[in-house]
Amino acid sequence: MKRLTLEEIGKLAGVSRATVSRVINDYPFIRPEIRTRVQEIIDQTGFRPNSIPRSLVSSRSNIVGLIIPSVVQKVFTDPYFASLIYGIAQGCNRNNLVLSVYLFHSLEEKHNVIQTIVGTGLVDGMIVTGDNRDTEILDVFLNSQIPLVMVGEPDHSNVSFVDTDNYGGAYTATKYLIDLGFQRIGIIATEINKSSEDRLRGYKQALLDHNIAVDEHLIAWGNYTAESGYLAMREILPYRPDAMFSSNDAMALGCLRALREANIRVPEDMSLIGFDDLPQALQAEPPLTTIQQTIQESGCEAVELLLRLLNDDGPTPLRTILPNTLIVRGTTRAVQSQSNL
Amino acid sequence: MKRLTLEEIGKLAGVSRATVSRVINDYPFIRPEIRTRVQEIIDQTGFRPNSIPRSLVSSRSNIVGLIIPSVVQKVFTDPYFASLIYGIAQGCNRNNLVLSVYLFHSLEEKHNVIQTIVGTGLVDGMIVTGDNRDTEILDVFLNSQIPLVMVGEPDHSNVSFVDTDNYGGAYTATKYLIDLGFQRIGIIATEINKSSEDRLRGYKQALLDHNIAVDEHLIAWGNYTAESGYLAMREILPYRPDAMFSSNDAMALGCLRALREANIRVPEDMSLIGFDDLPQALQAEPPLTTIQQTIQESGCEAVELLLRLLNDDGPTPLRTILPNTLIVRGTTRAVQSQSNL
DNA sequence: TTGAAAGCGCTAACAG
DNA sequence: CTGTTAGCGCTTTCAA
Repeated sequence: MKRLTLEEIGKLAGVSRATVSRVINDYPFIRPEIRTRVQEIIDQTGFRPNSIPRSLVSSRSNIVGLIIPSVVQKVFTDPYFASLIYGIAQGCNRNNLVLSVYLFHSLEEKHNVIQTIVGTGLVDGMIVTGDNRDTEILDVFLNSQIPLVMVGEPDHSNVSFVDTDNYGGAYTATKYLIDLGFQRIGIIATEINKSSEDRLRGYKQALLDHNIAVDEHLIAWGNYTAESGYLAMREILPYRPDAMFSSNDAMALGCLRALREANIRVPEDMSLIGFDDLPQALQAEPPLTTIQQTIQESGCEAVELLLRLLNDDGPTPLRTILPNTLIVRGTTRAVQSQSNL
Repeated sequence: MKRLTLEEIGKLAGVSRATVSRVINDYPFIRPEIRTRVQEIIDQTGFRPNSIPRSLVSSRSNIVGLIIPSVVQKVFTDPYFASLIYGIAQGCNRNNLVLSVYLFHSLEEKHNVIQTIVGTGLVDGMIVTGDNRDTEILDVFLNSQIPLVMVGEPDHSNVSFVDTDNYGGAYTATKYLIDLGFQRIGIIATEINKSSEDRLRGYKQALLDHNIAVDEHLIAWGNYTAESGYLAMREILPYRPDAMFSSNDAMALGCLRALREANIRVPEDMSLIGFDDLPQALQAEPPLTTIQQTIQESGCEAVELLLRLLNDDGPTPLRTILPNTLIVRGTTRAVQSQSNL
């Protein structure tokens, strides 16, 4: 049973293919009985118009592309991306869009795939996430006609993006630790992108606002992986922090491991707060206190922004900053008087 | 700068659009100087033919769809899918295919999306993974013209699929435990699909082949999540196994947690083998001995099978069983004579 | 309110 | 070897 066409449906209903097209596209001025008749045939046959010629004539494929340019290791390990894809898929489904995902295994492949994307014009728009400092990707798309939305604020202004309130979240986390009574609060920071800088800024500002000097020894650098968090924690340990804020959960999990190895109990000997609220945060031992980022919602929102870009209403670029909230679990507790030795 | 067309390239090169098309598609009988001239214009302008009309005329979109029908929880937590997508993307890139990913957030959405996929005929073929017993998906695609490849053997015969050697892997793992000197070897099994049944079969056969009776008390059931592994391990503990084979790594991680809570040391008091070799297996405490499945390769191979289906050479259905290997890490060790009390 | 016809950008016969 | 022409299945004028 081969695929039907408008023409054939028209024949079955005794109308022209134009009329069938109108019925499908909810064109208002059709005689009701004709509409009914055509609709019946459509329902009986389960007809759906082929999307390719539709795209050809409308120059809209209804396909949105998603690029995750992170290195292999990250995509494999970081469930952040799983949540994100999930949210983006949701946004697509709601808006009858198809999601095409582009992943690379080498720089050369990245280059080729990007060129193909812009060259063949299959997608209506792109969502890019991961390393927001990938200049090649940004350059190529900004110089193309393809609308772009980033997940995570890029350095480049003039780009539409959605991000969580990085500064605010970090500030909240740090302030919470301060309120718990801690004074030597360390941070596992990253320099990957603007978002991570904002988290560092939030941390510093919270300290400053509470008259705690920023101690560079209590700042260690990671790259968002659990492994890097582990290493960073070990670096910082000699400087005897009494609490830690990790710029993401994956690294916080690494911290937890480093602390376990060093026989430092959490939360008895050290409090720890993460950022993201991955599923793993809940499963950690003990469950991780963290800043809950609505990753899935970010994904949805990215699609919505893209859609607005495509229908170009309003000024561009578009920005959405989503709020986040502190989720208190098992890795934090107030300073105990007897532990002040 | 709007998108160029064949016609315009032709004008620039002083030839017809048909000739340009021929140059692009490597048609052999073109005068070399013409080919060169056209190619120069193409290179200068960076022209790439639009993929939509190409698809229209060739009735090949070069888009392959991927469905991951697992419940929310799984996709979020299980990096198996991340590895798999990564492999599938690799297969697509190699073959100049675009990967479109379909995820669902409700049964209704699943239904709608599936109908849209088959109805609009955008994709050339589908790869389906996750719960291989989803009859709706299988039914719909088997009754459509859309070629289908499953990742993981389905119950339904007559479907092409790629899978790891589940039986063999389980057999190897169990035999290894036996060779280590264990006699009361338990298993965390699942009933999700054929693959999991094969793993159970491999386990049983290894026992039988070494004259160890299968003890139903040492079989507990999970659903591939870490949480279910945790619960299953707790169920089995009273029956005092001395070693465990977990049907996947995620559940093995759950086992590890249950054992830690029960103050059972691994590997001193209990040996444990997983299945998959996820990145987390390496990071576990202690690093997990496991059956290494080349998940990424499975993804690649699924694409290759689909391609063969599309070019319909050879008989159908197509099957690929990929080998796997035991990776010995920190959760297994030989029975110590003094621990035999 | 509907049908006929043009055309989206490309490929593939078919002439020449 | 290359250009002309006819479509792929759909939407959208334009007439009627």
